[in-house]
Amino acid sequence: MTVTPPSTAQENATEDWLHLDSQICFSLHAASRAFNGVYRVILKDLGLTYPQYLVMLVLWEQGTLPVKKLGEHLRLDSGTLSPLLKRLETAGLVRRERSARDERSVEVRLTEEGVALRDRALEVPRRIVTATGFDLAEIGALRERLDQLTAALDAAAAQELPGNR
Amino acid sequence: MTVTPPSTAQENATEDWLHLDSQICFSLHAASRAFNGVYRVILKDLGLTYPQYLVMLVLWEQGTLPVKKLGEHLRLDSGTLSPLLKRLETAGLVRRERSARDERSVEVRLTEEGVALRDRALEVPRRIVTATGFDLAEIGALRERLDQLTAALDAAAAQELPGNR
DNA sequence: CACAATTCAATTGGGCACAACTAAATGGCG
DNA sequence: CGCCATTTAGTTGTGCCCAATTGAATTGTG
Repeated sequence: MTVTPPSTAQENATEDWLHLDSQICFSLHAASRAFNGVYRVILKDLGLTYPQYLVMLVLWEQGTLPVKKLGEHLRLDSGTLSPLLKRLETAGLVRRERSARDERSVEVRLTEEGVALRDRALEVPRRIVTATGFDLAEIGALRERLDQLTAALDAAAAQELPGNR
Repeated sequence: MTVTPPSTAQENATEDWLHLDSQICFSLHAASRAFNGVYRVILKDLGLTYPQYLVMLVLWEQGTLPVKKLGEHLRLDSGTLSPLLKRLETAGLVRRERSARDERSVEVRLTEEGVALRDRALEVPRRIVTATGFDLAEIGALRERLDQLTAALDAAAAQELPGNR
């Protein structure tokens, strides 16, 4: 295999951690992509990608929003949203208009077509939940767990970056 | 808000599902990117991205492998792996050589530098586990959950695609 | 042996994520 | 008022993910 120095108990513990780490990061990476894959299949009928669907969910729920607010809901910046929104506009689902009050801001508004798409999207969640094979309680518990994880990771990243150690 | 027909009990249930769905997909998407962010910070010292780190983990554990096998371990295809491996080769961490036995196959082998990098990578898992704020048992449980989810989602995607319904 | 089907890696093209930068508008402060 | 820091979108560049295609090598079958 690979070259390793003769092991002490301490070093073995480190190796074990490496194993466990590899499992959790593989698992999360794989789960994320598996989810993405199922959404891809189900959303193909609607002509949406997964991230585009997330944007539409926010707009269906919140109505017209500036790009900034949209980014806060989704934790995405303009580098991701600008081209994505341009594609949604080309598809005729949203319009983008400079705010009159603040010329820096761009309001994203659903078109009639965009609003209408919601009806066809209503069946998506049922199909997704079915695909997971989990019941609602299990999904809720997992969601809670993931949110905890995200909060902890965000906090850690914030700490790691400035001090870099 | 958005235009919706007057609600029946059935329709309200559908709306509730839409909500729940939005929560689970947001959560997973966010967790995946949060993890990515922490790895990005921690791996910067090693000059690796998160997917490159996953590739190195497999090579450290399995030794020399053809691209095909690497892809099976990581569930990635050549479209993703070919350019990624080219970058690892440019970085001097791996070599790619056509197999003598089967000229179609390309063997990916760690260089001495690639092997040596493992020592510096040993501290990564500890820092990641710390960043999650979870203990080992919790991480194990979550990993198991995510693997269940991935298996179910893969099965569902396989079913959805052929019949497309 | 010859030919068709399969396997494997690479490439192309579309889309997402993020860092770094630009440019315009706004707001605060001397 | 005039200037500067901040805010907001957009652009550019790098890397990843996947679908579809290409091309070479191999395998199976008549």
